[in-house]
Amino acid sequence: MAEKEISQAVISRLPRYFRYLGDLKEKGVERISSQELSDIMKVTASQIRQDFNNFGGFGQQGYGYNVGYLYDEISKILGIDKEHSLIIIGAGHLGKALAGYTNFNRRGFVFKGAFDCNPELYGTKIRDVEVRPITEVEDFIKKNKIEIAVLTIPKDQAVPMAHRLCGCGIKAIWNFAHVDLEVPDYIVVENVHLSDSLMKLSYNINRSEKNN
Amino acid sequence: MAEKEISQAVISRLPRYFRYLGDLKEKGVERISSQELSDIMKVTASQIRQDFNNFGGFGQQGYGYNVGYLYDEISKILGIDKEHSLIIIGAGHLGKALAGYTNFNRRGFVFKGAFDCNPELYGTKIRDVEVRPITEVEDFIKKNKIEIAVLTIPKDQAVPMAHRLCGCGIKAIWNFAHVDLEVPDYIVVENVHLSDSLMKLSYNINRSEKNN
DNA sequence: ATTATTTTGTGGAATAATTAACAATCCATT
DNA sequence: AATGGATTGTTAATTATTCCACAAAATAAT
Repeated sequence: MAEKEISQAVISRLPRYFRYLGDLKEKGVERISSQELSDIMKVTASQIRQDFNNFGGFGQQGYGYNVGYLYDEISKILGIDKEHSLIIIGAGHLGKALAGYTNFNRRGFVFKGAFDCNPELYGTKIRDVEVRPITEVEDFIKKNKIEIAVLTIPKDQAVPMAHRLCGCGIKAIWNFAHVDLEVPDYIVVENVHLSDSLMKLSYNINRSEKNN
Repeated sequence: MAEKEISQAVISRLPRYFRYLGDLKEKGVERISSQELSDIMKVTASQIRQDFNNFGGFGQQGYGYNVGYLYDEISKILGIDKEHSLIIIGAGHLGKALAGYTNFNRRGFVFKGAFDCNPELYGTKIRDVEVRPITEVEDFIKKNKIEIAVLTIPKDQAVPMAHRLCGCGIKAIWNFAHVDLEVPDYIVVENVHLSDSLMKLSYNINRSEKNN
C-alpha cells in the first residue's frame, strides 16, 4: 500500500481549506471555483488545484468544486470523519482550556480522561470528567482504548511520561511541553511549542520596525 | 536599509536552536561544532551552518561555535534580549495559562494587563494583574505602550477586536482565535491555530495506520 | 444542436530550500 | 615555527515547492 507520500506542506494547508469551506457551507454556498477560493483565502488558485489533486480530482471542469462534497472529502483525508478518544495529562489551566474547546468535540475528538500528579486535584471535574492520579494512566489507556494523549506538563516531566505512554497502545501525542520527545516510529507526535511561536513573533516585530 | 530578506523557514528553526543551546549552556558546554549539534538535534550539519550564516558567521574554522556567544546572538536576532510588554485579551483558561508561563517572563515578555467582557471577572487577579473591562483596552495600550496583544477570545469576536487594537499603537497580535485576521502591513500577526494542529495530528494517525 | 465560456487537471518552468562538497583558515601539537 | 587535523563559510548540486500556461472537458447560452 505504497501510495505517493504527500508532503507535510500540503497537509498543513488542509485544515485551513477545511475551515473556509465550512464557513462557505454555513453561508449556503454550493459551488466554488479555485479562483474564487483563491480570492477569499489569499493563496494562488494554482496551489489550490494542485493541493486537491494530490488526493484525486474533487472538482469538475467548467463547474468548479462542490463545497459540501469537498468539505466531506477533506474531513475524510484528515481523518476527522471518525471519532478519536483523547486524554489530557496535566490538569492545569492549559489542560482545562484544551478540554473545554467545544470545537474539538464537534470535530470528533472525544475527551475521555484527565490526569495529574497533584492529589488536591483528584476527583475535581473538568467538563464532567474527573481528574485521576497519574499512576492510573496506563490502565486507563488500555481499558478505554485511548488514541491521543495531550501533554500539558512541565518539560522535565514530559520525556519520561512520553516513554510511559508509548508502552500502552497510545497512537499519538499532542505535545505542549517545550521539549522534543523521542518516541518510536509508529507513534505520531504533533508539537505545539508556544514559546517558539512567541519568539517568531518577536523576530517579526524587530524586522517590521527595521523595514518601516 | 534593505538587507537580504531571511525566509520564515529559517526563522522557524531559530527558537529550536536557541532551546538546545540554552540546554548546552546550562550543562556547562562551552563549544560545539555543527556536526555535534547535528547529532543532538537530528538536522543536517549543513543546514545548521547555512542557517547561522544568514546572519553572518558566528563560528570559527577549526574551532566550531562558542555556545554562550551563539546563544546571545540568536537572542538578539529574535529580539528577546529586550523586554516586550504584553496584554491578554480573554481571561479564560487559555488566557490564564499563557499569563502563567513563567518561561515567557524569563524571556523578556512582561505580562502587563488582562481584559475580558465578562463583568464577573473584573477585579479578579491573574498573577497579580487585575482583569479589566475590555472597554478600557485602547486607553491602557496607549498609556502603557503595550507592544503585544494576545487574543484568546472566540473567533467571532476576534476580527472586530483586532480592528480595534490596530488603531492604538499595538505592534503585534498573538492570535489564538480560529480565524484569520486582517490587519495593516505594519502589524505582525502570529497565529496559533490549535485545531489545525490537531487535524494534522489526526491525518498523521491515519497515515501511520496505513503504512504499518 | 452548436458555440462560447468557464474551469479543472496537469506537464513543465521557475523559484526556493536543502544537502553535498571542498577550499580557506583557524586551533592544537610538536 | 611548522605541520596536521578540524571545522567553518560558501559555492554548486540536488531536491522540493510553487507557479504558470494550456489542452481537455464540462457547463451555459443561443
